[in-house]
Amino acid sequence: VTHPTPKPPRRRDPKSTRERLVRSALDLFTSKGYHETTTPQIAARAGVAEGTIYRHFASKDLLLNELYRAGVRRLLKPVVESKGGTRDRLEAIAADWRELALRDASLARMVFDGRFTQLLDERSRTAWAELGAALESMVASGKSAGEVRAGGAGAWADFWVAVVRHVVLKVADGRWKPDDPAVRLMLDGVWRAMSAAPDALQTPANL
Amino acid sequence: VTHPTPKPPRRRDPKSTRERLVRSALDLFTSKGYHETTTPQIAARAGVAEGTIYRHFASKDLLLNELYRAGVRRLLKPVVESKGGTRDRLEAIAADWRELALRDASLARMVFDGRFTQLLDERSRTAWAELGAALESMVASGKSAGEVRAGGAGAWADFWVAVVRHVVLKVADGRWKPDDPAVRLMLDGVWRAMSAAPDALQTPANL
Amino acid sequence: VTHPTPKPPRRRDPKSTRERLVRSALDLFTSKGYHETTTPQIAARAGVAEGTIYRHFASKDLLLNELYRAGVRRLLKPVVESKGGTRDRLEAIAADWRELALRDASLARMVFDGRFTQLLDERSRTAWAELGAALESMVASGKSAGEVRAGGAGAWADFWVAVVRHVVLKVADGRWKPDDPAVRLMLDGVWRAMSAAPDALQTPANL
Amino acid sequence: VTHPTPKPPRRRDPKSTRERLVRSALDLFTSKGYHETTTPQIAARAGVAEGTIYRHFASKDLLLNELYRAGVRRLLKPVVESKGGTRDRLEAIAADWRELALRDASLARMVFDGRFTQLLDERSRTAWAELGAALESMVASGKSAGEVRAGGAGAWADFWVAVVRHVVLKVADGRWKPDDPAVRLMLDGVWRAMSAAPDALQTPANL
DNA sequence: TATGAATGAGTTTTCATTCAT
DNA sequence: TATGAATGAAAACTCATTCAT
Repeated sequence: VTHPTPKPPRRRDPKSTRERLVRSALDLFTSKGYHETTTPQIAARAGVAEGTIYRHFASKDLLLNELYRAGVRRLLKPVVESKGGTRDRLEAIAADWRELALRDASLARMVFDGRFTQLLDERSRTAWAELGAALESMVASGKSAGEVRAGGAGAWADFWVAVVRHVVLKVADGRWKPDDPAVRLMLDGVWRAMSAAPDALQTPANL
Repeated sequence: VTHPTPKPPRRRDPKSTRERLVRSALDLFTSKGYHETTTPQIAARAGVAEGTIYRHFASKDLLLNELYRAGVRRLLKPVVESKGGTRDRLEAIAADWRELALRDASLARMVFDGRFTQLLDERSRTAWAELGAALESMVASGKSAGEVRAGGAGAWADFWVAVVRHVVLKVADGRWKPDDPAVRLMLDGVWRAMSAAPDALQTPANL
Repeated sequence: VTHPTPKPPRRRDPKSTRERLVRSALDLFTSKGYHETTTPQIAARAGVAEGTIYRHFASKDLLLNELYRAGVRRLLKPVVESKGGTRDRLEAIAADWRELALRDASLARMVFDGRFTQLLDERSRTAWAELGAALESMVASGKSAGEVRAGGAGAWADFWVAVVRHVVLKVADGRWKPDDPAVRLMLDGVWRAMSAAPDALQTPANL
Repeated sequence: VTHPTPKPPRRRDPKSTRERLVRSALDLFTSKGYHETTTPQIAARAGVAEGTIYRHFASKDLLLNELYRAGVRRLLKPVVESKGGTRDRLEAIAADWRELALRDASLARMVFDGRFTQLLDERSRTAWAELGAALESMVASGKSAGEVRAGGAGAWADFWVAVVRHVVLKVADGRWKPDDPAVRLMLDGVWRAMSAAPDALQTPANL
């Protein structure tokens, strides 16, 4: 265990160092993949030394999980904040998520890509489950209000997420604009499928 | 330098060796992940020596790609063979895929999991694109026949795949039976969304 | 995780590879210390590649423990095999250990140096404890036979080991010959201390 | 580049800081080992920042050596101060060391453990050699006075130290009380071995 | 065709030390 | 004197791939 005289540290705002690492890792993980990204690459892109990663994150694995949970927390925001009828709320959430996918494609991919699922720890899985539960309870109250068709609220929530996930990833990849006709087609399609109204064609209130 | 007597090769049907390697790798890749699976593990589960893998596949990477393309080929079968109206064909394909997910969960996951996308080579990506194109052209002819609602045929095909993918993965994970109410809910939901008919509730002919 | 084409393996008798690693690690650990010895050094001295270590030992730590236990097993031999009165047996053991220290200084140091104690796992500690127990039971029977003075058999065994340890390390370091007068002085000294006989000066039967 | 306001140094008696570092390092080195102890751990236990260590000690290595030499100096005290016949002096020294082992187990271990030998610099080795020389000259004068049996004075000193080392480490580990029967057994044993008197059973004057 | 010991570049992680504040 | 974020060389360990048998 030899320790040569180390180069003196470049001083920097410590908050910024962490943020740079987060951004660097998020971009690399979501573009190249977790295993394809090495810690030297993360450090280089953040403009810090490799060892600096470990002053902020206990391991590469925990770094991934922190990124993931931050993503889930971000997705939860519009779910909690949205108000009104079920369709309005779902539209608001989808709009928020699409905008997120546009502004921060990496964050959107981190949560929706499914490539990371297996690498997640217990806390991260719980965080994702809580997001799912929030959506399910929203759909459940929509059912009570007679807005959503019969069937398990969980299944309808799943259904909605499966489609919106597809939309978000397309937007994050830059292959669809947030207002692409295909986006509208899909969101209207999901609602038509879920809606209790025989004719669900009318535009939602907040569009 | 002394040379230990090398173990003689265990005699086996050579075709069977390859198949065992395929099965072993498929199961391991889809359960643990590509990077989490080592070549010694693949060999051990197949009951062969490590070096034997390289008699049958040029590299671990190419092994993955062969598995993937075999999966895509398998998925293409019911698309090519199905006959009748668009809804009937979609139902037949979904039924076939669900059954596949039940019988060979690994194969279903290999194609749908999305975890492997990044590791695929050109040929594999093309194979997947061809499956998408076949589905799209099917939906396109459905549109010409007035069965499918206005909108891009590609978008409707995407929509359908996004939902069926969800169903197939649930079945492959054993969390849903192929005839689970949630499965019916989702498949009916997709059709209700796509169908040109104002009331798309009638049961498809082949159910 | 990139894997460049590896150099082809040099074929060697596998038994010899392990033995070379054992010898290399034993010599390095006991001369430089465990932490001061790196895995590249062990491999280089054994004339193999670094990764080869890990085909034979799960970790550097386990390698150390295997060396240690092999040493303890070696020490136990004369304890089990020696016959006769207590003094004769102790002399035979000390003679065997001194000869071992001369022929295989590294092995002797591995067990007696005390530098490794803290790095040992449960099994290794048990192995050492068993050696101690064997010596203690030998002294205990010497006490029953009236050969050894009153006092705890464990304490007398400890006493004997403390002194013989010193002798063995001196011999292993090449600072004392096995028949150095200082060696005789110490061994006679221990016996004089332990012996129940008022005058314990007589030479033991087997010298 | 922004600079966060640096925490002002906690005001403390500067002497106390050094002492706290010494105590912290001594305890950690002797309980966990040198390599197993990190500089952040030493600093944390001393209640100071990592960098502060280097205001007081040039390196971790030099810190160890200072601790060691302080220990040797402490051991030398009773050797220098003891008066009377050889046996009385040896008893006094052993008593002092046992008491030290009880009050400051870490210091006792630092000198006797043997785990640190290899990490010592020239000055430290010299310091230890001087302690040995002092003991040897004491035994030599005992020989001249006819109190100690024939044989090299160095060898008898070695013999005595080998046994007392064992006792001191047992006491430091809390496994033996300073007045444990085993302690008495060993110390009487050493003297019986070394003593020129045919019957060395009489209690020493100072007990 | 089958074997499996050997390879070594590459990976993650550690930690004594520095210096702007 | 004290701080503590940053450094980066070096450590242990991994594993896809080769080839003499």
